[in-house]
Amino acid sequence: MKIATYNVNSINARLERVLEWFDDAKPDVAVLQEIKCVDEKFPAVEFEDRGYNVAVHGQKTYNGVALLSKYPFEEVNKGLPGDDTDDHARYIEAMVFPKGVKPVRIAGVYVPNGNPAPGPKYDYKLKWMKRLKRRVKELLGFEDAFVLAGDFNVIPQAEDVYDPREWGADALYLPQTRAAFREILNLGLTDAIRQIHPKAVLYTFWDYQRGAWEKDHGLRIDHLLLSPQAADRLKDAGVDRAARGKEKPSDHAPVWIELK
DNA sequence: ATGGTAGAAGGTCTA
Repeated sequence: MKIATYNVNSINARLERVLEWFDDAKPDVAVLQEIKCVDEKFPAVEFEDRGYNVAVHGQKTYNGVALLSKYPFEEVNKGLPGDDTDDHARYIEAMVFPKGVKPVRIAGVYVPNGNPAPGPKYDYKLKWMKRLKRRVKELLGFEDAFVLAGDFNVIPQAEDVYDPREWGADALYLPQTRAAFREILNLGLTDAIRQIHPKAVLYTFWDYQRGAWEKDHGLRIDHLLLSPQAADRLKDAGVDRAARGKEKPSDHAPVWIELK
């Protein structure tokens, strides 16, 4: 089964591009970030017509995540637990039941950007990542195949950015940010892209500004992290870089894995 | 040091 993550930067502004990618890549399950609309404005019919079940955790103007699956799912949770005052729509989770193989739990995340750092937005990012760690710990306790996928707004290593010197003070690359990401990984998750492509330069985001795409000034910030039970089933992983080169693209490319 | 682009809004804010 194929599982993908795609930060679409507005599902309605991007609908044609996104549907084109779905028709081409045919993911069984996908999590989307930055849909930038409330639930009622999500174009569910277009996905239902293609055989997807749809769960949306939307928000006006900012953020917003969705989970689409050709297989039935249950136990949908919207919103990251651990802070009742946090009203950002950045987390969605469900248990997916594929035909013929064991179920897979999928969580879709849109981790706060955190810039400018230091400051309140950076504090929010670090707190949010701590809460995510707690949730992941709980989910790993169930010992099922679990995929944590999304836009983490974290550049894990120097090789994941075109020029680490230019990103030294950025919230996506600060040592504290990478440490928080490592803490989550070190609970026992596997970075799928690095498992399949240990050395490759594989960016997933190119800024709209400063000709970043043309110069290949990219970052690897969209990730699929696997529980041991999911990692055992990993067959392949990749980035659909071509999506970023089309007309009116998202600034992110889709990232996908293939599981047994 | 600044501003460059994009999207939702119809204010600037976020990225």
